[in-house]
Amino acid sequence: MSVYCSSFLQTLEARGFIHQVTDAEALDNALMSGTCTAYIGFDATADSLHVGSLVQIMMLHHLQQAGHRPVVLLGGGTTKVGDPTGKDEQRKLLSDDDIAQNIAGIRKAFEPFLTFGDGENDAIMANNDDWLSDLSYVQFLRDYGVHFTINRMLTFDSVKLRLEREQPMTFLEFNYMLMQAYDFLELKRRHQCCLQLGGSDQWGNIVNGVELIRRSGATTGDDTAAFGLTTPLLTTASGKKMGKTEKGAVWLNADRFSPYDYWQFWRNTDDADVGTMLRRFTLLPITEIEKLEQLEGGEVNEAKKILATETTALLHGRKAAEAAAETARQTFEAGTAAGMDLPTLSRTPADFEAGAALFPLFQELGLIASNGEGRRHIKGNALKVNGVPLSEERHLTADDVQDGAVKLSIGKKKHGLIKVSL
RNA sequence: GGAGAGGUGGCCGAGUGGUUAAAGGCAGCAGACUGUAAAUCUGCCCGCGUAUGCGUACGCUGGUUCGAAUCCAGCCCUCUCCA
Repeated sequence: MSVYCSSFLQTLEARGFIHQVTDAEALDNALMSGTCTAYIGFDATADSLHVGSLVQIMMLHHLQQAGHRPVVLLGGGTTKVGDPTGKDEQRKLLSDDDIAQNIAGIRKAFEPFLTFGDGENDAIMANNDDWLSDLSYVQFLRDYGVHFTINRMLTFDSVKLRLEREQPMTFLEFNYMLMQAYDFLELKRRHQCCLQLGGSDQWGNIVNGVELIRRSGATTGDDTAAFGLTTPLLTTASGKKMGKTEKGAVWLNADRFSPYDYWQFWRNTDDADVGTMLRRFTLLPITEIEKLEQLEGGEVNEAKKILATETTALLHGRKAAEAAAETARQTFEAGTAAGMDLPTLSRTPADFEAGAALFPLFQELGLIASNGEGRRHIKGNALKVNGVPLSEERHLTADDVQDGAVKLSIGKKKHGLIKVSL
């Protein structure tokens, strides 16, 4: 089914990563003829990446597996400018300290997926602050500004949408695309990087880089081979943007989003998305994925469990993934409360003698935010003690302790444990 | 600098003196149904709260009024056209 010869593009194609390519044939040839270097840029707007970035990370992983060299470009410099793509308002400007801290957090997310080092196809981490911050304004404009026309810049969606909606766009943001284009050129010079990957919303920015390399090379005589490839926007079958849950974003760092929650996130994938997700976010062989996709009715749940365990294992390790799977099995299927990965509090039997107030415990477990919210949930029949819905606010007593623990739940999916021991 | 339009809750968007914590939609949370799915129906959805209770809120600051998101003044910001 694939028309590609290189194993990298074949893999991407088979797993649904390809949306647009600038010059597929030439890129395919380049990938066939030796080790290529490719990069993806990541914003430093938060101290952890979330699943939205996982497509890109997986792509770098496949790149390295195919024998090429991935470059992770952290946007220390560009984050100071702020990518206007898809934004109606200017982003808050972050301080240098914030950005440095964010970068430190983001780095961690790549370690499970890529091998870093000095070898031929070892991954590299770069920070565009290294070259952007020292640019001289006039020199930059003379060298690179001449390759951009306002006429063309105004046609890019990131700019056009803002103007159409009559929202302000500052000159600072307007320059973002020059920065990103320049990044590509700089990586080309430093690391012979010839391919930029990204989400479909980055198409405009990527094409700008390809063109800058071409135009700049035409005057300097440098090699001008440069390609761009984008992935389809990650949406669920119902068209929603993926990566948000009731708790907000699904973060990759364990300290912001536990392996158990991460497992649950994947476990709750829509039926219709299971195949797509397996292809993109696990390394299972395609033939096996095709088998899993065939499952119907309630059996899809088996595929979802595999999806959850595989994705969690990639990020947090096999052990954590299996622990999460086991916790889920016990809480959901066996109905017991022994799972290790649930949020847990420790109490002594003495705490229950006089009766322990319930809402503070729910709060401490992170299940509710206030007493008022707790009462509203009682009206909605959502709060449970050991799986039994509460009909009214009451205190916990020693009678509630079963097998040394009390299980508190809100809804069917969110649970917490109070362990009772001396 | 001039003329006009505008700034409402996470977002979109009504509201032009009291019955407005502010219609409606989206997003979110919970319940029912199920398969820890989707769709559908129901409830919740500024914070606290048992509450017909308190606090905070319609760009900012003052004013008019018994009472202001709504009227007035000044300021800030955005958009469009003109210079």
